[in-house]
Amino acid sequence: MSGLGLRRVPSLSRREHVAEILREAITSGRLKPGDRLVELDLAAELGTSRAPIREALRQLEQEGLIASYPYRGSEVLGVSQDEVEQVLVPIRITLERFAFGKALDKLTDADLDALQGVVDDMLVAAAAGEAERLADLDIRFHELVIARSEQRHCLQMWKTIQPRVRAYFRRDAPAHADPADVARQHQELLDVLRTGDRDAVLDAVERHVHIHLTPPGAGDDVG
Amino acid sequence: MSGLGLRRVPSLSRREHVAEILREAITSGRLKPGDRLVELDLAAELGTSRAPIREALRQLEQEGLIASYPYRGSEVLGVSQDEVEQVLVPIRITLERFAFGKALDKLTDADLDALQGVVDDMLVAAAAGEAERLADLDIRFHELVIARSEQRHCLQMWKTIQPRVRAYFRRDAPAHADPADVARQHQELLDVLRTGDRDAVLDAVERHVHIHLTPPGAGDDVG
DNA sequence: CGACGGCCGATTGTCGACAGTCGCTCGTAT
DNA sequence: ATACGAGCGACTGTCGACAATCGGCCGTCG
Repeated sequence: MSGLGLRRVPSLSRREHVAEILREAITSGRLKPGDRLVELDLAAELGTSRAPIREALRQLEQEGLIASYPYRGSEVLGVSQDEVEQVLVPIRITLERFAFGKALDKLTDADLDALQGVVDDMLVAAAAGEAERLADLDIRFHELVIARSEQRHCLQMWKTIQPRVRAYFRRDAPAHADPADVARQHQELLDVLRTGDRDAVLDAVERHVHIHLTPPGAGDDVG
Repeated sequence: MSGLGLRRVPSLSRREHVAEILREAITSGRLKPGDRLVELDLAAELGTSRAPIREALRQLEQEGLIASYPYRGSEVLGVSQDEVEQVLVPIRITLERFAFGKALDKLTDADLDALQGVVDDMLVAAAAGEAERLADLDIRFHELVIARSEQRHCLQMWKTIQPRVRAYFRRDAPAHADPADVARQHQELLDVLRTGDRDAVLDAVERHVHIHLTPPGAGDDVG
């Protein structure tokens, strides 16, 4: 537990800061499954009292990143392959099919431009081999569309399961996808979005999210 | 905000108590969408300080029952039909298919007996017209199996989405199912569980959860 | 020598108080 | 009469301290 650090950013509550920092520490692997989280230590480390720490821990617990036991503290949890493939990704598909369907009518040209910008950045990141940045852009792309769906619950649930998926791929299933491919697949998805064909979009979303499960060595026979 | 009341039960944390009481108040409709939740009022009402209240509110927020706005408090949220049918129920299906599959190998005779006990109670409750009790037993049946799957995350996510489903059917879609039918469908599901046929179980689970969506007036042409 | 039971440090659960922020009201100027 | 802005009340965000609980240590007893 060193080098976490908390900077003052007035527009965001301490609780949200703490949650973000811990989330990043866990998904990046800096905090590993089994590591204990001691409230007082975290409070000292992040320069706050325990109250925001505790609320952040509750949130991470709901997100499945940690487990808490009464009077016995919290520990970082691992993510199993079964869980990702059979639960988290199918749920992501359910959520995104719904959200993309809802967002379809609401996406403005400005939104589509913004999405194109993200994809362009992905190409740059892919070319530069910046895997972390690529993953961030990946998340931003999906979150942007889901946000436009204006389905508050949907976005919230997506944010709830996404960290675990990210943690899994960052920690336990390293570098399974070709970066250039990731960028290209998002371009294709965006192109389908532009057509406005609802059935085609839902289908593309399903296939797109599913791709995350393709094993490392598999050939890319994308049309 | 009257008559909530908090009793001392030493084995459960205040936070969990508060969450449970508020969850019940919301799903029952005693607290309606749009109602504001003032921490100090709740604390006074429940006889605690604000700390456990706040942590409970964070949890209810994650469950999608309430929304909180920085410095502006929390309010009870409604649940839309779209959300239930296109998001929550499909997610329940995903979770339960996974959990029932995992639980299948682990269910002991004692577990099956316990499930049969629940179903028997459902028949009694159905005959007596006790809808609330029937719904509680319904939840207990599913939760029992999911708990046996020993998939911590799965159980937790189920508990996260279940309150909203319950809130929807209690508040917004009253009495849509024949009580006797509910009991009978659980008996059928349990019978399939007893066979141990994995594919049959997964199929039965999917159909079983889906039934919740059958519109009120629909005929029951179950074989 | 091993099992039992009461202390003790470490850590969480809870509390009451203070600080910060928001929306509204009310006075003021135009 | 209306638009504007300072002041105010209500509430949330945060803090430091106290109480409760857990797990392990250590002495005692069989």
